[in-house]
Amino acid sequence: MALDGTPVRDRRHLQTRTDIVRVAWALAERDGIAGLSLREVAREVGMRAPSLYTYFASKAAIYDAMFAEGYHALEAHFDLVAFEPADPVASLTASIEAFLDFCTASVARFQLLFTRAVPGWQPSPDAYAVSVATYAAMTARLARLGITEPDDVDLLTALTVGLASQQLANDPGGDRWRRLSRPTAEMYFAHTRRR
Amino acid sequence: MALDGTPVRDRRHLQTRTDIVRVAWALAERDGIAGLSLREVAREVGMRAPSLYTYFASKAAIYDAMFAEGYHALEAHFDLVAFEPADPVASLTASIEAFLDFCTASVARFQLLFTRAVPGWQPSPDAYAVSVATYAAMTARLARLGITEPDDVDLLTALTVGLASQQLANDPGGDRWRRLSRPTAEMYFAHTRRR
DNA sequence: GTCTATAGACGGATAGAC
DNA sequence: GTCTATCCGTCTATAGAC
Repeated sequence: MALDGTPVRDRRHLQTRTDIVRVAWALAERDGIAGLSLREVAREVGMRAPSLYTYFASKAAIYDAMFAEGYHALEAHFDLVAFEPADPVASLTASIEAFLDFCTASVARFQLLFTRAVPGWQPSPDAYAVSVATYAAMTARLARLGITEPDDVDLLTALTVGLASQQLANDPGGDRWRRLSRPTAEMYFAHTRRR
Repeated sequence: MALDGTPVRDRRHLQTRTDIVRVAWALAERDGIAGLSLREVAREVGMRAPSLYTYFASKAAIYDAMFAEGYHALEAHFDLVAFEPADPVASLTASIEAFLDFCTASVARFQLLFTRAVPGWQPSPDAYAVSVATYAAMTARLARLGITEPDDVDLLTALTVGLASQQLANDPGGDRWRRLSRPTAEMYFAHTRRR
């Protein structure tokens, strides 16, 4: 037993799972999220394809692990954003910029988390629950800015996903849409205060 | 020769090309745009896979034809929108709704035209030119509403693509984001008149 | 213009030896 | 836990007969 009470065997098992997911992200980035190949993942990890099934029950289970990890990373990314209810437009601008940075950092992750780019796959209930929790954390933050209308929240998710989608599809590596973060925040905030 | 001066042979050739593209859309809708299989296209058309190469030089050429057709369809779809410069918010609302209807009518088409869902493929220069022409027609319409700032146009494309993306990914078949068309148009139009 | 045959890959997943 | 061997497919594309 290790100091934290975790048997060495289990820690190694978890470490290998982590390695597999890390390699999967790298290959998905290169070949597209839908083009992920278990044979290649195994080769990069240093094993043969059948051995992956010791760690994951199926390819879908690997996608589930990536999906959950992606949403955990998004929540952690948002936690770093300077958030001051006293200056909602600045807070929104920073949040939008943070979201765009998160998306442009990995096209594959954007596709997996926010689009239906993998034919035949959808997150398992457990993986989906992670995305719901992240969404809840986000709405809690927005509530601190006085944004509580569900329609307003939906509009903001559309705005941010749209900026990210256009940035990735039409100006990868550039900032043609990213630099619209502040005007977008101003437009959106004014809208939420319309009544 | 037919009445229009087109040799019968060429007309049949063009008709077969059209049939192939039509079948390709149907299969892409079922299997995802990236999951398109030439074998299945050929089977549905009533021929063997190698015979497709009489009509298209490659799979990429089929994607090009679909891409160009998709943008032509989008332009035709916009031409039907009631557009009255005297009522810009109504015109914008109708345009956004028309765009969302166009996107929800075919997930595969949305993916091909507005995302990078096909690993390794990008439109040929000829196909891309069609999308540029459609974009030009759209900006000309917006100019009639007094919307001329490039940044404002980029913001509108992000808004509409974002609404469509969220609608397709999180509420397929519903109207959770589509019904935000009017508030979105109001928000956006107010923004363009901010100075 | 269509076919068969085939090249030359690739895919996810399982059985069973060690 | 890892392997080899294999199942049973999949794919785009080409060669050459008819």
